[in-house]
Amino acid sequence: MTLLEDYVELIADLLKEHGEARTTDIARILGVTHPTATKTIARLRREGLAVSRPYRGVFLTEAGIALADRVRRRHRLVVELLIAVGVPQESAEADAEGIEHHVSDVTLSAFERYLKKSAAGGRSLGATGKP
Amino acid sequence: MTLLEDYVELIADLLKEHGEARTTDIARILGVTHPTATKTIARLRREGLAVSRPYRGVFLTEAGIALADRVRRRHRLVVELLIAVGVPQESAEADAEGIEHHVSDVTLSAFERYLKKSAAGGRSLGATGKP
DNA sequence: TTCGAAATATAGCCAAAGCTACATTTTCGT
DNA sequence: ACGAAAATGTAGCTTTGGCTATATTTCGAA
Repeated sequence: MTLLEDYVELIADLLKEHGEARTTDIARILGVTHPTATKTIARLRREGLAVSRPYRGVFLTEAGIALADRVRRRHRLVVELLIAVGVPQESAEADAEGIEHHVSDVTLSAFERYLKKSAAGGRSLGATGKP
Repeated sequence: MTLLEDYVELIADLLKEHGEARTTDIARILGVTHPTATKTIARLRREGLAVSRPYRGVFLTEAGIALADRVRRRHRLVVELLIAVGVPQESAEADAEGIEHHVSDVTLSAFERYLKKSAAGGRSLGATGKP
């Protein structure tokens, strides 16, 4: 189940890296068929997060860009937190995709504090690089 | 969006505490209307996780009980992990409800290891009781 | 330049999870 | 014992997120 947030995040990435976000690429990367992507993009438009013209790719509105930024930051923090407590990178990346949508602001702040402390001097816990 | 796993977990709780699991209670606790609960219970039956007779409550099959155990354990670990990294208990409980369904076995094992280490001697990180 | 392949769109289907409205069965109080 | 209230069930609608099949548009290569 792929959520609007994932689409927005991916579209932002594609726009930054390639200057355009094409329906087919979005579908392929998210692992859905292109009609599914098309339908969701229509919903993004309806909700004021993106604009698109037929056969001309997708672009984000201000609201879409703002959402993408928030989502990306949250995603990054979740992955880092998971790695910091010892989750293998691969699992961290994979699980974060599902987890991130359920992390509240309060929890996110806690993650941030933890990572800061952890970076500062917490050497006895989590992933140390040594088994 | 309430998943099968949540129903199974709740039904197990109700059965343990009250000896019965009634549709109305399930609906009320999960915050959905009773037709929604009824429909999901039908799905539990279809998938071999529960049995029920009209007007006579719901019971879990062996498979249902096994699932409930796994879900409960995972839920507990997720809450404990969140608290261990400094998430306030209330947020931990609330967010765990959504997060737990996306935690893989690998990640869960990592949580377990972290909590063990943390309990053993990791005193410098996470919730210490002191701000 | 034009034609075929690739990209995109559209139509229509499905299941899940939610709802309201209505029907039926139990249960409980008098 | 009976009738009303509570519990449960059923019907049918909605949205979301999938799908396949089919139509259309764009684009690149001959």
